[in-house]
Amino acid sequence: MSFLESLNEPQREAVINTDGPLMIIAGAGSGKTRVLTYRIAYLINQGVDPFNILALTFTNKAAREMRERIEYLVGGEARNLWMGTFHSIFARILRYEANKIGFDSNFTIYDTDDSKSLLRSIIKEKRLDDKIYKVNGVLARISSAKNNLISWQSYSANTELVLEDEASRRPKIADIYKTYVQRCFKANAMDFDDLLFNTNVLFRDHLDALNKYQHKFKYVMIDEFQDTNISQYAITRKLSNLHQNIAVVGDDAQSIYAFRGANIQNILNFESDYPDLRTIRLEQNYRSTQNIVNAANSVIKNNTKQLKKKVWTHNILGDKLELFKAVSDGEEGRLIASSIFQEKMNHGLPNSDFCVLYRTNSQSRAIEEALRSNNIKYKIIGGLSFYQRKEIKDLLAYLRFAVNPQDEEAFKRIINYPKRGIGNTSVEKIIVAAADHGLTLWEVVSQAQRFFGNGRLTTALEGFTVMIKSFMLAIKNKDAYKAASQVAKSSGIIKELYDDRTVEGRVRYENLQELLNSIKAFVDDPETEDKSLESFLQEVALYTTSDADTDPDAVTLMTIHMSKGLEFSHVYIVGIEEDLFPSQLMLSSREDLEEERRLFYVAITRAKKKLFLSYALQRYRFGQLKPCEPSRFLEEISHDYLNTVNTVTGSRPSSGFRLNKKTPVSGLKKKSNFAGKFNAKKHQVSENFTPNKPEELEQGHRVEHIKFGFGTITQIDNHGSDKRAKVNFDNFGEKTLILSFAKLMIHK
DNA sequence: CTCAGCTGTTTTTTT
DNA sequence: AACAGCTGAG
Repeated sequence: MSFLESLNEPQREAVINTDGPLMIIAGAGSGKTRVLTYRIAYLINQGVDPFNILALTFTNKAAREMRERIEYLVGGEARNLWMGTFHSIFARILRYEANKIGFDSNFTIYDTDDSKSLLRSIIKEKRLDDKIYKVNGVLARISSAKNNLISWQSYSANTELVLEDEASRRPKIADIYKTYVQRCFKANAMDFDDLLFNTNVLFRDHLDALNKYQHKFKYVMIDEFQDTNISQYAITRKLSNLHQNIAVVGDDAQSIYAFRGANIQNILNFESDYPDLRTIRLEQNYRSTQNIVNAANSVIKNNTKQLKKKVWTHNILGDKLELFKAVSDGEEGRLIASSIFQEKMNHGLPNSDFCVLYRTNSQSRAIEEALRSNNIKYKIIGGLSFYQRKEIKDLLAYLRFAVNPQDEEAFKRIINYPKRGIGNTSVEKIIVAAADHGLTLWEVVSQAQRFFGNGRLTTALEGFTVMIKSFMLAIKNKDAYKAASQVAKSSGIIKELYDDRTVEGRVRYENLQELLNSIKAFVDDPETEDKSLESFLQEVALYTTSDADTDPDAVTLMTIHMSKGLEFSHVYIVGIEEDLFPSQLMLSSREDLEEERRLFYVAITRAKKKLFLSYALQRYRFGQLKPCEPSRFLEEISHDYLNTVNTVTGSRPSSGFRLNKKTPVSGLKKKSNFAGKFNAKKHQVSENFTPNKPEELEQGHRVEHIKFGFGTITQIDNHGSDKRAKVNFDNFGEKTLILSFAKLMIHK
């Protein structure tokens, strides 16, 4: 096979040793993906049926890319591979086998929002204090239990866990866990963790099913093995038990998902689970310059828990790393923007060679602003995904509900959207009735008269029922696109958004159209076998990041977590400050600190040619400008590889501020609630101006504000129930005003 | 029932 | 700063 010739010795070993357990320790930049793809291609060339190969990755993107590369090597056969994320592959298996564990095959997958919303209801129903039982905390607790294969039964029987909960004054968590599981079951729904947990249940209780898949998957491969959790590991261990052909690829130094249950012990202990394990180390780095590789090594060597490995490179020495010190986050952005500009000019590089990495998504803002004012194109990877937008989730909820009318979370979302006179009180009634009679919400709603007699509520519910039934019919008889279009139209969502003439309304409307387009694309795609709406929903439930609009010539902005597996010629790591990176939330234990360091290691090793680091002396955090200390990690980089660049000081960032009762505005009455009562004369505003409702204001309007005088609206945004206008005042510069508090007069 | 206004919380990271 | 849930007036 000619493609093997391009590999070095250990790489080639990793490819052709197909039988028996194998662990490939792949250092950063050592060609890990290449080895994995070649290995699969090699297997296929050896006559192994792609149907018998299972390859698990962590992201949809990784799976897609790998599939493309394999297809390039072996052709269309690659399509039949079982390759995907843990979640998508096991969701697929669970669909087939759902009945065995008491679910319907059209079960819904709850995303994190759904899980939280359900927990919120449960906490409320149990009359627990939501200040103590914080949804995030409870969910984290349940999630970690599931990831460690602890059922609610064993949770409540586990003294250690129960004592922990009592210590944190949350003794009812076990109880909530139980109710949560039961409610999901009743809703015919699984959350992300359930997809793994229930697969374990399936294989534990149904040996016939296990047997079937054990025989099917003659070769099992796991990418990013250092990021697997106990639950994932247990599944793959079982699956590969018959043939023992399991190959895991990973790098303990890049394990950065402990917060999500990843267990670095999986990779550290793999040897003891498979006594006749063969281990291959890929240590030659093909990606980065010596300076970058050395700097990365000098950082990671401070960790105590790691496998023995020495990453080295034959590449050139390269430039030293550069460290920028900025006065503020705003200046940090400007420094980076001008550095990118310079590098581009000096070396004639495209935007796509550059990448800015940060610890938290919120840091992107300052960078964005600077890049925008320097006219540098950029794109943000991650953040709020397309599928998390409200308008998208609303339509999907309708579709979900019509497919699985037991879906409680979808029900709550759509029952009164668009408004049809079924408010919170009515919803409560429905929930109570369902609980009292042991019925699902849908069963209650579709027999409204029986439960609520004749009245306004029953009429409204009957209308709702008729509509949903027509959707069910449409879904059964039409393809996904036609069904979804009908739902969007008849449900009134389209009209609702279309009638919203604000800028955001337009965007939402377009997003909805885009969703419909993507359903159409799904239907039209010849590779889609099952064109039903069910099948589309299944795909979509596990989409997270929208890698739809990938501008090929833009600077990439993303969190370090998102960057794993990627590489860029020039990388900027920003915000390397104590409490931010390492994050203050991680500093409670030593292991957490080590994970932060691995994160830093991951960030450094993304760079091929040049690496820039930066920290700010003060930064807006938590709404306030706070002083910052440079991160302890910076000292771990030997000065042999690092240059400190002193920079000029810039101006402080400006911020908007909130006008409310606490910040009285001259000329206004104390009471802030004056919406609709505002009187221009009374407030001595010149007669040329008339007060306007916030929604009548538009970007570009010339306005007057009592305190700041004249200005021009540069931007209008919605923030929760607040509407805010950025106004450039002639005398005061740019201010952000909350329109419900600070009425602006529009010039007529 | 509905909405604007108000209050309190939050920031890690993602399938 | 940004967001989301809650409350009370209409």
